[in-house]
Amino acid sequence: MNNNYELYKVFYWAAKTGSLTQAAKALYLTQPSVSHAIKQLEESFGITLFYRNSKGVSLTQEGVVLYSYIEKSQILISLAEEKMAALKNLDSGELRIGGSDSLFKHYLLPYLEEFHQKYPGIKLHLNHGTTPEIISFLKEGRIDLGVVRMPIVDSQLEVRESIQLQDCFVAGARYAELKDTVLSLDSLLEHPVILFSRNSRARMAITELFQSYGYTLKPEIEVGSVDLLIEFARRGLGISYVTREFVSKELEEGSLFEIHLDVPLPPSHVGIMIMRNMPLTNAASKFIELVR
Amino acid sequence: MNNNYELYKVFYWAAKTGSLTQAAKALYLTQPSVSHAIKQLEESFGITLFYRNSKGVSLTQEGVVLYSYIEKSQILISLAEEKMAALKNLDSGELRIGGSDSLFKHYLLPYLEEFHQKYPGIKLHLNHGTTPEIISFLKEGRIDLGVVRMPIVDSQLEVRESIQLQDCFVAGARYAELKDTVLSLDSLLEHPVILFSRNSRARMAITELFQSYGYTLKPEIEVGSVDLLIEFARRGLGISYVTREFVSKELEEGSLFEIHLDVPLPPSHVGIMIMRNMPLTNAASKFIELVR
DNA sequence: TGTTGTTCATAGACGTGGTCTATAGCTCCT
DNA sequence: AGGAGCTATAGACCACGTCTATGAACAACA
Repeated sequence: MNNNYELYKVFYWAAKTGSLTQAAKALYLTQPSVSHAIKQLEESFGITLFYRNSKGVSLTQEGVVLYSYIEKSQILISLAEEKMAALKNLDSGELRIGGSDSLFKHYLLPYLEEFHQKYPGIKLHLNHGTTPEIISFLKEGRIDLGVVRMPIVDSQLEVRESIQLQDCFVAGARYAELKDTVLSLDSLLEHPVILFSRNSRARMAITELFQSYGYTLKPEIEVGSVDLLIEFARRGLGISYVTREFVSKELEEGSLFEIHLDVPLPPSHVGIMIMRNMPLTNAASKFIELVR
Repeated sequence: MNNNYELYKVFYWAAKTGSLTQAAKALYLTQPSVSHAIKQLEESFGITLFYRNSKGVSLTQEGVVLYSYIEKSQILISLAEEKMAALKNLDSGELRIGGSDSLFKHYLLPYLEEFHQKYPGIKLHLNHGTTPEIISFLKEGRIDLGVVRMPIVDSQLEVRESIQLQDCFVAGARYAELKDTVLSLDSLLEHPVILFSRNSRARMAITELFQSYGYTLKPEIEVGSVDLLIEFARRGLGISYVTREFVSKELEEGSLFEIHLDVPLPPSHVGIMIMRNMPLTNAASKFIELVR
C-alpha cells in the first residue's frame, strides 16, 4: 500500500457528496477520473469502499471506517491551506524584532504603528537588548530582524543602512550661557558630562573621538536609559551626549539646547540586520520595505 | 492554491527528518525530486518553508505552522492505512448476521465458533428476528447477511442454499406407545400438538400439508421458542413439530423419539441471503466461504 | 412499455508533470 | 587541498492521470 495521497482527496469528496459526479465537479475533474481514482483506492486496499447505485454512491462499512480518518485529515489540510494563505497575505503571523529601547521608541515606533494598523493580524514581538545580544538572538532564530547602530561586521549577517543619526551634546537651562557659543573639546570637559552607562556604540565612538584629540572623556554621571539621559540634562545635572533626533521635541520646545563644538562629531548609522542567505518571513520583508 | 496532496507527504518527511536526502530515502524517491516537490509547495504558498543549510533543512516560522497541521493529517492517514490493512486481513472489522435464534444455536454456532477463533479481531453481531425482519435488516444495511429458511423470493436478494433440514414430529416418554408405529395424519391429530407460535415458515409448511390432505392442524399448545418446543415434548405435554437436526441430541439419548408418519414431510432448506449486486465485506465473504 | 434522464463503468488516446540522471555549488571537516 | 556531506539546477523521458466517447444499469414518468 503506497498510495498517492491525492486519491484520499477524491475519496473524501466522493464520500462527502455521495456522488462521483458531484465530487468530480468539486475537484474540477471529470466523472470518469473520479471513478477511476476510487477504483484505484479500492484495489490498493483490496476493499470495496462504496456501494454504487443509480442515485449515486454510499459508503460501505469499511468505507465509513476509512472516512472517519480521512475526513479529519482533509479538514486539517484545508485549515493548513487557509492558514498559509493568511500568513501569505499577512492576515496572520508574527514579526519578531530585536533592538534597543531607544531605537524602538524614537525611531521604529511610527513604523511599528503603521505596520500594526495595516496588518493587525500580525503579532509584534519586540526584544530589546544590546547589539551583541541582538546579534545572537538573530543567529539563534529568535528574532526575524534586528535594528542596531552600525557598523556591524559579521559575515553571517546582512546589514542595510536605514537612517543616519547625529549624536550631539545637549544641556538644559542651567547651562544657558553655553547656548550660542562654540566650545572646544577641552572646554566642554570643564562641565560635568552624562553618558549612557552601557558600552554602547555611541559611547565608544565619542570616547574615541576625544582620545584622538588627546583628551580623556570621563563621565560625571552614567545612566542606564536614554530617557534618563535626557531627563538629567533637562534638570541641569550636566551635559548629555544623546542622539539629536531623539531629543527633537525637547530642542524645539527649548527645554534642551544643543552645544556646538569646534570639531565635527561622528555621525551614527542605524542598520537593519538580517541573517545572510536566510529567507525572510513575508511579514519581515514587508516591514523592512516599509521602513526603507 | 490547488495543491497536489502528495506534496504534503514529501513536506512531512522532509520536516520530520530534517533532510531532503533522508526524506527521499523514506519515500523511495531521489533527492532532486524531493527538492523539487518542496519548491513547488513553497511556490504555491508564496512562502518559504525551509531554511537550507549544508547539514540539511530546518523549518521556518511558517514551516512550523504548516507542519503542525500536516503532521496530524499525515498521522491520521497512516492510521487509516493501518486500519484498512487490518480490515483487509481480517484482524479487525465486524460481521453482522441476521437469523432466528434456533438457527444460530443449532446450525450456525459451530461456524461462528470457528470463525471467531480464526479471526478474533472481528466483532460478531448477531441479530435475531423473523424472516421478514431479517430481510428488512438486510435491505437497510444493518446486517451483512441473513440466514433463513427458504424459499425466499425477492429480486433484490441473492440466496444460496446452505443446508437441507428435515422437520418432524417428536414426542417424549409419555407417548412411548407411538414409538415404533407409523401414524396417519388423522391419528396424529388425536394427540395434542405443540407448534411454534410465531408464523414461521416451518409452521406454514406443515399446516398446508395437513390442509392438502383435508385435515386441519390446530395446535393444543403454542410456544415462542424452539427450546420450549423441545422441553414441552420431553415433559409429555404433547407432540412437537421440530427440526430433526435440532433435536439430534435428545433423539440419541432417547429423551425424545421421532414419530413416523405414512406421508412424507416437506424438507426445509436453509439459505444464506445477501443483497444482490452489493459488495460484501471481506469478513462476510470469508464467513460464507466457511459455511459452504 | 418505451422514453428520458440520471447514475457509474469502461476503453482508448493524449500530454502533462513527476521522476530520473548528471552535475554544480556550497559548507564543513580532516 | 581534498573529500564528504548537503541542496539546487538542468534536461530528458515516460508513466500515469486526465480527457472524450460510449456503454450499461436503473429510476421516474408518460
